[in-house]
Amino acid sequence: MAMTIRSVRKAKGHGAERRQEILDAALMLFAQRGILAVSTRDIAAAAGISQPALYAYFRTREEIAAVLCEQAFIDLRMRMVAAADHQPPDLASFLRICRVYIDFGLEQPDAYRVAFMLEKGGAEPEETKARITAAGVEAFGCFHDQVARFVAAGLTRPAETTLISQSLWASLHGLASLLIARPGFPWADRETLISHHIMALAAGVLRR
Amino acid sequence: MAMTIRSVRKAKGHGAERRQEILDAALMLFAQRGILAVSTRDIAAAAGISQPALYAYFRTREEIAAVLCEQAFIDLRMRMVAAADHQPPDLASFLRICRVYIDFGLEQPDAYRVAFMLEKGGAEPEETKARITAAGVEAFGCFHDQVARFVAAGLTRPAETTLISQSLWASLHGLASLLIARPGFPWADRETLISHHIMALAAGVLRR
DNA sequence: GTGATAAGTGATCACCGATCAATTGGCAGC
DNA sequence: GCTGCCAATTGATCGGTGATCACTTATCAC
Repeated sequence: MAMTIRSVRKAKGHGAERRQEILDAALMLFAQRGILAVSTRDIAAAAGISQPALYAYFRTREEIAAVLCEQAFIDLRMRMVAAADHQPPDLASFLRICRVYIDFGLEQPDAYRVAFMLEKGGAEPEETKARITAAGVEAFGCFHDQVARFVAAGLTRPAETTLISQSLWASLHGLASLLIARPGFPWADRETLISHHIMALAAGVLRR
Repeated sequence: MAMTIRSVRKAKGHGAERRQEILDAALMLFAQRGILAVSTRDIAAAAGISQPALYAYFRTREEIAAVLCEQAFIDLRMRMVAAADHQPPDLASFLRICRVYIDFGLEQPDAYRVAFMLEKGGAEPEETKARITAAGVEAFGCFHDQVARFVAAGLTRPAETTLISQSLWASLHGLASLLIARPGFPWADRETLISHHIMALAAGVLRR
C-alpha cells in the first residue's frame, strides 16, 4: 500500500503529462482537419502512443472533446477576468468586454466549436457533462457580472440584468459562430462588421 | 430512345417520391435521435428500403443532410416572404420579422441545426455545396431586403445596410442557436428573453 | 415470349470506436 | 544478482458504420 503511493504519484504525474499531450494533439488535429474527421487512431498516432492507450486517460472519444471544451471555457473565463477592470464602467469598457468574447472565438475557432457548436452525442458520462456545464456557467457568470456592473452604474436601459446579459451573450455568440461556421459567406469586411455589431449592441443596451 | 421517355418519366416520378420519403424519414430520425446518431441503415429501414438503395438517390450520407439543409433554407425564405408586408415599415413589422426568424429556429430545431449548426465534413460534392450556399444566400437575401426597407424609410441609425442586416442576422441566429444547443442552461423565461432580445435589437438598430 | 433497361438487394470492403487478453517495463523485497 | 508484482501498453478483435460491388428482380417496348 505505502509503497504504491510513490509509484502511483509518479504514474499520475507521467499520466497527467501524457493526458495533456493527448489533448494537445487532439486539439491540433481538430483544428487541422475538423472535429469529425479525426479518429482515435489519428489522435493516438499524433500523441505517439497506440490507440487503446487513449482509453487509459479518457473513457470515450467524446470525453476528449469534452475536456477540451472545459479548457476552452476556462480560457474564456480567464480572458474575461483579465479584461475586467475595476474602474467605473463606461462605453469603452463595454466595447472591450464584447471584443474579448469575439476575439476568443476567432482566435480559437476550434476550441469555440468544441465549446459551443458541437452536437453532443448525449453519451458522455454524467459527471463529465456536469463539469462542462459548470465551466460554461462559470464563464458566462463572469460575463454576467460585468454586465451587472453596468446595470448597477445606471448605464443601461431598464431591464433585468439576466435578460440583458443573456441577450448580449447570444448576440456575441451569433456573430462569432457564424463567422467561424460560414467563412464562405459574403460577409462585409470582418473588422468593420465586428465594430458595427458591438456598437449596435451598445446602442441597444446602454442608455443614450 | 423515344421509348425510354415514358419509362424514365415514370421511374423519375417514382424515384422522386422515394427520394422525398427518404428525406422525410431522415429528418424524423434526426429529430428523434440527433443527427450524428442516425446511420444510413436506420434511414433505409425507416424508409422501407435496403441500405444500399439509398445511394441510388444520394451520393453520400452527408448529401441527405445537405438536401434537408437546402429545404430548410427554402422554408425559411418562404416564411420571410410570407411575413413581408408592403406597408410602410414600422416597429411592429421589425419585431415581426425578427420573430419569424426565431420561431423558425425553435419550431424546426433539427432543420435549423442542419442548416446552420452542422459541421460540414467538406466531403460533399461541390455542386451540392453550391446549391446549399445559394439557398442560404437567398434566404438571407430576403431578410436583407426587409432590412433595406427600414433603411430606405429612414428608420435606422446611419450605417451601411449590409452591416445592419448581417449584424441583425447574427444576433437572431445567436439566440436561436443557443436556445437550441443549450436547453439545459439556466435561461430566463424563454418568451420574455426573446421579446427582450428583439426589443434590444430594435433599440440598437432603429432611430430613437 | 424475349431481350434490354433500371431498381433493389445480399455480400462485402475498409474504417471507426471500443474492449480484452497478453506483453512489456520498472521497482520492492530478498 | 534474482524473483515476483503491478501498472502501463499493446496487438488482436468485436460490433457497427459509410460506401461499393456483382447479382437478382421487375418492368416495358417490340
